[in-house]
Amino acid sequence: MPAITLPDGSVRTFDAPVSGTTVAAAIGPGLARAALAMKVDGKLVDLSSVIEADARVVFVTRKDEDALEMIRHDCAHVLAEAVQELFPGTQVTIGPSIENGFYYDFARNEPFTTEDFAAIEAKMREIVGRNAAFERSVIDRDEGIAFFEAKGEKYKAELIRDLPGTEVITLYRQGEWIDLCRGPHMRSTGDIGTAFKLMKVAGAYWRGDHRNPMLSRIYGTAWRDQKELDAYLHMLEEAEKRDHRRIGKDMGLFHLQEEATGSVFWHPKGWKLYRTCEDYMRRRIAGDGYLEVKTPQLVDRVLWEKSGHWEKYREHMFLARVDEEDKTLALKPMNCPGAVMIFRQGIRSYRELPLRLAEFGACHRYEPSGALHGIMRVRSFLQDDAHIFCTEDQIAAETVKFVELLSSVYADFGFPEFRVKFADRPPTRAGTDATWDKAESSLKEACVTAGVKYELNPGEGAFYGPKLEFVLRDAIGRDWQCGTLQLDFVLPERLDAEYVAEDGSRRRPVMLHRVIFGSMERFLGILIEQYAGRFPLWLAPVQVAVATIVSDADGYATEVAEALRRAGLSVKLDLSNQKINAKVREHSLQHVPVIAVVGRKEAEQRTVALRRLGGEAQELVPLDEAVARLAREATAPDLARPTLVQGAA
RNA sequence: GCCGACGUAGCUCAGUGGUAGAGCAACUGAUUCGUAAUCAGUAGGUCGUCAGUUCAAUCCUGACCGUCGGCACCA
Repeated sequence: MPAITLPDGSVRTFDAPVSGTTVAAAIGPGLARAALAMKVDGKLVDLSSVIEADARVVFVTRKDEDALEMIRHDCAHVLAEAVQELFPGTQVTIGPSIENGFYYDFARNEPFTTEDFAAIEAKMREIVGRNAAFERSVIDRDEGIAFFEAKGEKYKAELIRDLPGTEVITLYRQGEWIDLCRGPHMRSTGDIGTAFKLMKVAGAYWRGDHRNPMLSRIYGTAWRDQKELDAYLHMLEEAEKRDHRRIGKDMGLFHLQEEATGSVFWHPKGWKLYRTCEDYMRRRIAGDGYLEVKTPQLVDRVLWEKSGHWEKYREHMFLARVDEEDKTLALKPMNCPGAVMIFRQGIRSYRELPLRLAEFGACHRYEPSGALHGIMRVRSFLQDDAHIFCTEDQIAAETVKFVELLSSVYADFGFPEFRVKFADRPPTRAGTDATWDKAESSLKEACVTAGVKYELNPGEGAFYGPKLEFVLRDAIGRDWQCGTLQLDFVLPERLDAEYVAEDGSRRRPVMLHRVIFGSMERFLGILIEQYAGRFPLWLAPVQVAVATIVSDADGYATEVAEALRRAGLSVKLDLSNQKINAKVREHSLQHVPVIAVVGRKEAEQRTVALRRLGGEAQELVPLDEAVARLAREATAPDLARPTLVQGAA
């Protein structure tokens, strides 16, 4: 006698166990048509599931977020059926729903290409049109294995073999096609609708392990209706326009070329942006008590052997040999050993701790060719690195201080939101389990103190310690780790760093590795995409374009440009023999934030006509006032903030 | 590194087994025109690199390099 409680609080009682389909029909024909699945006591299940006992039931219709995920999952099944109909002999593996869509991994001798898409999509539409019901059935473990092996589906058989013995093994049938699946699904293939599209093909390792065979993955996107699909596709197009590689080229910020794979050639405008960010960071860390140092680029392998990098990361290091000397040097892949070498000079006292040694350190890492991506992932980059040597007692306070600094920096660059991940001990690591226990718990406590909310990223810590990862998102939704804070009890031990404690004993300091931008290259890539090249005035590589209307104004325009430059602004003087329309267009396309137009009238009145990027309005301003105002507006946000001292005065 | 696609002028792209074109940009000249493209002319490419097939290769084949989309990797 199940009593079913609906979201509005009403209760319906049935004489015997009932399916969701029956319940929906009992409530009304509208719901019967709209219900795709249901949540029974919060658990999403097939509409045809039978409710045995009292339960709270929520019906899922097309409007619900859960429906979207089911559309995508069902769509993956239809994709698999279509592929197997069209390409007999192809084995199916797994096909989940993902953000914005779904994929399915197939095992086939010949990988798919985008040229196959038209036929596959047509077949998918045909299958959706058949509107075959999704039918769930439970199968015995051994039968299931035998069933899939008989069909030549060895991947599916392997999946069942690896399921825990307690797991109920379910199959879903749609028409003649059957897949191993946990479910749930909607009522029938027709519920998917037609707002789907195959997007790309890719290789992917079976079970995500590079030692396994490579499968052919087909990605698709699926939505509730055509309007949503169109909006998504349009969003992707827009996002492509923000791509830092596109903007970097169009604005002349940087380039990459074959002879220096993975290294950036920064052009004047790009380098201006780079330096603006670097200068900003120098001020911020100086304000937080960091001392800047610089350590050698080329270091003997002996040091890397001591630090443990040689053993674990040699294949990622660029080596340098000199014929005259029997030595192997390595370009530093990171700055930490250098920082420890500085710490080790002389005898350190507990009174010096925490000692915050910062370095804008150029690092080189031989990244796998397939990992390279524009300026986001390169082989030569600059870290805004720092190493904080402190006592265990100081970890929490330093973490809090760091998170505050990082949050403030990200906010200044237009990233008020960011994600934090806590990465704990990796499979290959240095240090004892006891050390790791201590390090992980210290960092977690520090997070509590700092009020940092994180998600767990298991097994992704550095080899010497756990880390916090601060993640920013690019234009197309890809996540990139930028900032990080890493707790390290290992390197001080390996490289023998110590200080004299209050009681005269020698102690090991704890080392905190931390970056905020992470890599300048990556951060700038994200920054470019964040603003789509339309930087706020303080960041813009060219801040003002002074453009003349007639050549009679050339002299005055030159004067204007000089005045602005004296005020510290980056100015492009455009005396070219073009119409003002063309000049406005050109500088607008270059995303120059302010165009100062100068004609006869301005020259006579000693004014400028200011036009802001993206606006059409012009503002006639006396030259002196324009210079003062723009200089003030172009002040970096950290310098524009009143300091405590000024506030007190 | 693995799977797939791609590589033609500075940029965006077209094209063909008989050694290449367009638009924009560049350069020259004319134009001095008040807020998103003034007109005309000129110049510019061993078609990613190296082999092979062919009477003949930018086009076909192979290797390599690079780029792109994923996967794996990311100290």
